[in-house]
Amino acid sequence: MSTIKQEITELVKEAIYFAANRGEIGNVDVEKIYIEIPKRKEYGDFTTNIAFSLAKEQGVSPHIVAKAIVRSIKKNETIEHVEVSEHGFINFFISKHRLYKVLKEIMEKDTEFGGGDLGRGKKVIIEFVSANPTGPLHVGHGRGAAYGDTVANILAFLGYEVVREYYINDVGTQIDNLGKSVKARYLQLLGQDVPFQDEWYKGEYIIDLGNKLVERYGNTARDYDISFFIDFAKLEILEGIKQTLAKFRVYFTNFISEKALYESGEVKKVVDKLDELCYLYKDKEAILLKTKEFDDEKDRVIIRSDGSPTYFLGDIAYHKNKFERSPSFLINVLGQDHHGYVERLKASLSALGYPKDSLKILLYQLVTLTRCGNPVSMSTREGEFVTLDEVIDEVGVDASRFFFISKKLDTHLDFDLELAKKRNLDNPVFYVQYAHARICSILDKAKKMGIELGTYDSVDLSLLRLEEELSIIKKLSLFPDEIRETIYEPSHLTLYLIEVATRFHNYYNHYRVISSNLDLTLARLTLVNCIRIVLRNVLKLLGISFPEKM
RNA sequence: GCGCCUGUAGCUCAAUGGAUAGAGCAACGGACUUCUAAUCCGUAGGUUGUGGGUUCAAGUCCCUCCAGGCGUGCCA
Repeated sequence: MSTIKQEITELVKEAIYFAANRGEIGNVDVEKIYIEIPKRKEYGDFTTNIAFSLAKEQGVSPHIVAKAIVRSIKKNETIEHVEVSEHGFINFFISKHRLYKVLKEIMEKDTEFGGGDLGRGKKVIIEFVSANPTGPLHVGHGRGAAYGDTVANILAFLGYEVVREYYINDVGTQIDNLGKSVKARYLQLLGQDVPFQDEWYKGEYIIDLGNKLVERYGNTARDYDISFFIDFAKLEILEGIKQTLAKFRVYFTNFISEKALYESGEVKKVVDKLDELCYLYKDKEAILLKTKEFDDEKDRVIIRSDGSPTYFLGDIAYHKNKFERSPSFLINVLGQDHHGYVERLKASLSALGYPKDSLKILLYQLVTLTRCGNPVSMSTREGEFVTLDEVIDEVGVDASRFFFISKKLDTHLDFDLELAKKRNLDNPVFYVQYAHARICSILDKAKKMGIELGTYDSVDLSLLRLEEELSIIKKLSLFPDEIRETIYEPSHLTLYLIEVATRFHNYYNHYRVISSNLDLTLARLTLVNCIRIVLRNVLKLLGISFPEKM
């Protein structure tokens, strides 16, 4: 079932086609049609500026073109009225009858309303968070987690087969430093005087790990190899990360270990393959990949002069691994601080023969944490940071997730701990949840009074004639369009939620749903129930709870 | 130096190149004998960082400059 917006788009396309056939306007590319919601209600429910672009191409006035198009529009039950503005906009007014059908669709589809089969038969592997297991997650990771999880939810809702993946960088310099840091702390706790190097991890959690080792092994581990400490620390930290993610309602299908890619020989295979393709060369004992041939600004080292591989090499192998699982496309959610890395990664995949555009990289701008406007530091290595865990405990999962998602990806996000705890429209999650709870309360009261929600056919929806009621239905009807248009920018969904909630709260304060007029009560109960369904469906996608009582 | 992102009301943010740039917060004034006042209604608040350009139309696209963030490793 198509949405009203889709119907109108089709009608306009047809009309242009007919008008062109009759020679009233020239031939045009009908794919360019864009239907939008006008800012002012006197301009109708939907509008299009298509006449302007056509007029330009054909040297006629927009008004004349618009008139010609309108003459060719097939009248049907959806459209109450079409008019051409003096400038040349074509404005559509939707019939009440069609709006009532929206309510029917919402009731029938319920939890599925807004979803669809856009992605049927398509598989997507989405990688997000992928924080190094060298310390707990911090606030910045929270944005990637909330965003990646939401996008994954949306894609799944639209019918894609979604694989959620976390890539663990568990080899290399940083992880070695982690092992050394933990060993040093452990030995210090045993009373040894061990120097602590500057590039090591200084966080409190390293000492905690040292303490755990003392508890578990006493002093028997003091001569163990560094790899023992690496494995121990890695597992402990990773376990902590998984717990934080679970608390944040973020789950992964797979955790892929970089180390495992080495052990399975996949990394070596990639090197051989690249060598075979003649994209490798030696420079001062180091081995470089000719990424420059694929639009990178220079070639990149994949194996250092000392024979150790770079992180980049593991990543190439990992992406090859992903492609070999035959996805329709890949998504990587990365912090903006990794953007310098995008070109070389894409270049390496081109070298392997994978199409460049089958990897979609979504960069989010960095997060700064503040309290009452004062910055809070966030360096993992220096150990001065607030963990995501602490933030969740302080402000709650719902408020945190909403906050992370509510800003556009490419804007810097200032996460203010005090602001996130406020319970007003500065922090709209409660506002939206409150609307949901209020509706549940109404439905509950009706039920206790013995009034059951009727089916579509048994309720006289034509009693919903108020401007406010019709405006709400129009807004609800846009949800399926909204979600398809903003898959990768879910901040729009938070705005949508607020708009729906605002309309509801306003309505609630001016009119009573349950009254002595049973028919009207049934009609209004149907309306608020549909609002509830839409609010719930969106909140679910955002990983936010929808309480029945507050 | 070069590259990416951002700059809109006092604050946080909206506005696929469209019609008179919108919300909330804060401020001020109102609304609970009613289905939840975590709500609602009203008032006030703007040279869209700067200067040019593109066009029927620019907050939006292009260029200059200013300010902030990030990147530019044989770090990850």
